[in-house]
Amino acid sequence: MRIEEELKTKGFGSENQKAQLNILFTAGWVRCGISASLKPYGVTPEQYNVLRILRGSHPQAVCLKDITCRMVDRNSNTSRIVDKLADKGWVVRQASATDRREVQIGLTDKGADILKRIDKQFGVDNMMYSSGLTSAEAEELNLLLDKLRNS
Amino acid sequence: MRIEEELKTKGFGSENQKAQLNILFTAGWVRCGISASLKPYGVTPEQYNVLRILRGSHPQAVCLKDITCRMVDRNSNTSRIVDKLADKGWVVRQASATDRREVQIGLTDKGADILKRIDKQFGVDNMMYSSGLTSAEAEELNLLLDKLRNS
DNA sequence: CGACAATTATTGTTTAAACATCAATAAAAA
DNA sequence: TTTTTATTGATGTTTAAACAATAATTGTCG
Repeated sequence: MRIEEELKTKGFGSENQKAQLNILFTAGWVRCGISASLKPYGVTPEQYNVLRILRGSHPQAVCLKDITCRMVDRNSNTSRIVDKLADKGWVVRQASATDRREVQIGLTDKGADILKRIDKQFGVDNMMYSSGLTSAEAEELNLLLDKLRNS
Repeated sequence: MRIEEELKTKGFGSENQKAQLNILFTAGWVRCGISASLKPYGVTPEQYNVLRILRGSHPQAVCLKDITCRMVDRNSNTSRIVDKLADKGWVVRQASATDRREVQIGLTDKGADILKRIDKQFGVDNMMYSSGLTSAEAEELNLLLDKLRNS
């Protein structure tokens, strides 16, 4: 369905305004799908985001502020998200050797496991990473979104 | 900044995965800007969405379920958002003549006023509805987002 | 060095989202 | 008609977001 059908509106002020609502609506749609996919694992999208960041530099631990600035949703309270992950034994906190203000967060084997299980389900033709777009179209979409933000 | 710089990541699994994160990230960016713009008026993005829907069919009132299905964020609890708007005197609830389950929501003069004041600030070259995209680019973006959802 | 500002992580608090449930009404079926 | 099912909106509860404040540490600069 096109965005005007989804929102049942007759017209937008401009293509740019339409695009803005379309981004918000599509993001909600994407997020809803991701959330549902992760639910069986007891993982929220933000938690998944943190786990993936940690895997990205595994076995090197990452300090909290670096996690925050790599997250998709920067408004997240990373401290409390890490709390949840630590409760489940997926990550560990460890003091930083160079700066005692910092807390390094490391992925545990158990954390790597849950990631592997999730990715196994969604690796190839999943709804989480594929879409109706060709690779070229996705690339074009990325260019447009990047340009939109740089204004 | 391109999305890979924003998220400080070296690579994505695919252009589609990158696009997915880009949509989520850009939506957060857009939403943050809208939220900040609305803050001086004491209006949240969801409240603004409802007010605009009501203006769209003003002076015809709209029942709650119709508001919900026209909202950008369908997970919103429309009942409580309308509560807030009614508290401020921007909308009124009235019983439906045809179906006693329904509650019709109508925009008040005061509600129309606040909308007019907001739009006055953001009407022409505001950050809320303009972007670095040309109209043609925004149109292309809309096509891609619509296509992405229809898969 | 020493005062002061900046950074980093955590914690509180208020508000809203997420999710389920409920009551009233309408529509459909028996 | 009577019973059942579906719809609509409101409410309760749990969880997370939003925003501010705090404590510990480090950096800066006179």
